[in-house]
Amino acid sequence: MPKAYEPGKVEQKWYRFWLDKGYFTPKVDPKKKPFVVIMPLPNVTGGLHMGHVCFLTPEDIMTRWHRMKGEAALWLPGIDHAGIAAQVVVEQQLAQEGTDRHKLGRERFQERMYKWAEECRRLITGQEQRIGSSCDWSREQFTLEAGPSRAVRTAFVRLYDKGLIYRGERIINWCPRCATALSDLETDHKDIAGHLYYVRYPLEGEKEFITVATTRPETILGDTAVAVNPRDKRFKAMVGKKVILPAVKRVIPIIADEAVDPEFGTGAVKITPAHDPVDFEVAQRHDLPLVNILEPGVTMNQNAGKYAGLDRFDCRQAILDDLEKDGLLVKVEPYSHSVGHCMRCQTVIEPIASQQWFIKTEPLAKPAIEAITSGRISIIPSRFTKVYLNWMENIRDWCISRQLWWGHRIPVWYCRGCGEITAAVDQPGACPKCGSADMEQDPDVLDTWFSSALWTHSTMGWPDDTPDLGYFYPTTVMETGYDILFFWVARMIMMGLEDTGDIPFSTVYLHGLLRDEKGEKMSKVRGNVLDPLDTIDKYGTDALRFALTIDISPGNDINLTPARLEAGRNFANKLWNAARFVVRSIGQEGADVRLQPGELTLEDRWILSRLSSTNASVVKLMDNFQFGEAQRQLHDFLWGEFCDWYIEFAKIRLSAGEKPSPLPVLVYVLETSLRLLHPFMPFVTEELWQNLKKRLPADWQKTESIMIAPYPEAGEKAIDPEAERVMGAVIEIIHAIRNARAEHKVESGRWVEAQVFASELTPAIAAQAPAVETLARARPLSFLKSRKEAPPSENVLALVLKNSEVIIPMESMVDLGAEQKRLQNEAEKTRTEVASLEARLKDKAFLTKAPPAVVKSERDKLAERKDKLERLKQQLARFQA
RNA sequence: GGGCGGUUAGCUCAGUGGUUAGAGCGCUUGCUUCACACGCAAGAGGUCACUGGUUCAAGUCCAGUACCGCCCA
Repeated sequence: MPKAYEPGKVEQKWYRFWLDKGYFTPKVDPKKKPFVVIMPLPNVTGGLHMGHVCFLTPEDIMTRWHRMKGEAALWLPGIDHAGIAAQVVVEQQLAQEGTDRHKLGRERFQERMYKWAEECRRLITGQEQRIGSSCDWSREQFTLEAGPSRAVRTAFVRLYDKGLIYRGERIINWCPRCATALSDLETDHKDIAGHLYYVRYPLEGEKEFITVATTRPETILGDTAVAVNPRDKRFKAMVGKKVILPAVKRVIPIIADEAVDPEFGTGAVKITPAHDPVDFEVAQRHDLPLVNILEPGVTMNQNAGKYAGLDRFDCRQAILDDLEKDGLLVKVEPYSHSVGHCMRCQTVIEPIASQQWFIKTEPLAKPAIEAITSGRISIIPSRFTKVYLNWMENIRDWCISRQLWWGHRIPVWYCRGCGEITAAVDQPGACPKCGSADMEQDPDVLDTWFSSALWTHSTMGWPDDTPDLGYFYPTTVMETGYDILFFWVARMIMMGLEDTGDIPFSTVYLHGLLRDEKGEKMSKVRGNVLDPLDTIDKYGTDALRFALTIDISPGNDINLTPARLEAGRNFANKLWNAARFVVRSIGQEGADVRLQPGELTLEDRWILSRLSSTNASVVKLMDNFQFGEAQRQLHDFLWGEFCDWYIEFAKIRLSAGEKPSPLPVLVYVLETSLRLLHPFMPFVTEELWQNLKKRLPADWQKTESIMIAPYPEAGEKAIDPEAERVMGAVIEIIHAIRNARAEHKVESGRWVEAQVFASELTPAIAAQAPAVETLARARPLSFLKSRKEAPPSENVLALVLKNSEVIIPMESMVDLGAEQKRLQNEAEKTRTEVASLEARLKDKAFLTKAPPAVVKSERDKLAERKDKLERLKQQLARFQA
């Protein structure tokens, strides 16, 4: 075995091995409990970034853990066509080539998209494999493939037939660059420092004006009314009159509507129903006409009169110039307001009244709310429950049509003969109404999230009643980032319930978002993404997974720094070397490494007890999705207890050739630990486990891989409080002697003499003399039968410990003043503790209300502290002489 | 405007009512100790943001305040 762990040399080998053995593919087996995670779909917009590793890691941990527990563990991977996001990427490529999709035409553009998607898919799959993802590639799906596509059409038609999908003219968010409608969720609102323009509208046939305030003066061209609040006394007389719209001289009414905020601007507002959602609703109530003034590319259309053909922002300036000239611009104030931007390309969106397809969400939201409030689905961390419910309870209809060329074509056909609209899963041969074959499919595609919403069941074969659907649905855990709680999780719950009548998963686990060193969210737009493969090349996959797991808690953001990655790499290497030590100790022949329960020394019983506690705790933590804490405990056990103490003790026994040999325990603890750790760090554990296995007796050889070995179960039997107590005292003695040596600058090679008194523990501790001697470099080491045996000499160091005392004759090395001060400080500290414990134990409330075990432990503690204080006083008394 | 989160060692963060609040990194000191310098040993470093409350017991639960961040409108 090499001196250091070299992840690059083993990772791909083991991944290939697992894959070839088919471990990732579970079988439908009614005797087994299924465990199912559906992977959040990476987009075909390029390769993976570190954000993806944030979900791959916990999902792999869960899947590997459940697989080792003997469950039929399915982790189902998928790839998303990512409609608008992917189309933007390819359009940028085309632009660089000096062409665009229109020049290419729809068909050739789609070919190009498919080619690009295929490239991304290969890239992404390769990356997921490098991360060690144990997902079932045989079930991998792409959203545009036949199965999921049919599910999309089926779901659409079912909703259409139930009247839950409708086509209508509504205000939608229009991205001029993408030339498509967007849903509300795809619009980012940003506060923009703009202006509030106060514009006079002359009253028809009068010399008076009414002044309105607007942030978008170009929309004057689309005004069809001026509105005031009905309770606003200032405008009472004006309601019902007419005004002449500046710039286009159209005559429009002044109306009264509750939606108007009297505090805003002058209290009178312009109503532009085709370009503002609130105005649209006002217009509906008052039966006002819609005047659309924009072309899809957001230049002004013929309704803009002389401004037709101008860009929206040029038009704004032109109108302002004209208003100024006509004396109608009263004043301009700086004004900060919220402006919608396209989430994908950051272009300022325009609200436009447009004919689009919508899902009526309220009937779907109802059961989705019930699924959460009833507890059938739980969200971790639970605080997101409120966020979910708040969104669901205020849900608005979902605009699902997109004017894109990349995605699921809307399964609706229009008859050119009679105008009949037909929604169908398969292309209809003829119009069901008039029989005409002259039918045209809707040119638009569906929002990508529509197909994602079906992902939990469309991947399993729905709408067919397949064995997979019957066995693996509902899935177990939906693990994803909290940023797509609405986009994806909420909609999956709605559509899962709608399509299958059952919840899509029982637990939602939300991880935090990755931040860079400045605390900013990592995103391609910001350009601060880390390439996971670069990181893996540098530190190893297990190190990366470690860094993204340890000290992470659900829902809280993650700060990934090189220091964390180094810690992961170092831990993998530490483990490597511990195993290297064990393997080397076994030797080539292969010693008998079977555990002999009858032949255990104190430290054996101690480490087995510690292993058992750690095991129990780790399992409990995993059950509660506390992966970070579970990994931390494994790390601390392996490094701080197994390596720092057990291996050090074992070295002494091995070099002395003592019986019983520590080898069986070394092997047992290491092997069990590797299995405990495997879900977190799959590669190094497999490599070490295989290495260890070769040197073990025949009955170990049946299991081919740690991946399919059983996850360790903690046994109560191994818990040994007595061994932990004695070892605790031994470790404390070693610590104390080492500390004294360092404080007093004893050369590291030099042996010091020491005497130990530990009252009733003395015999047990004395049995550990060789270890104490070696590890503390204390020789000769003697054990006193009573405290009185301690030499009265002043020239000794007396270390007063929890259950014991250590006396070190230090001859000329001791600074007596400093030693006295040290003892005084310690006595003071102990006195404070005694006082607080005594107070607590005098408190009747504590004695009656605290659990007996707590009271007992406080009593024990007090006795121990009092004893220690007494002993410190005795030591201090020596200085009085 | 409504909601949520954070505030713990120099930095980044764990800590799911019960010992003397932890880790990694950084810092100080000493080590080529035959698994590991990606290491070993010893140490320094804390008013758990602030105020009040609940409790036998609060970093942890409740209320409020301040600052930082996020989501929704």
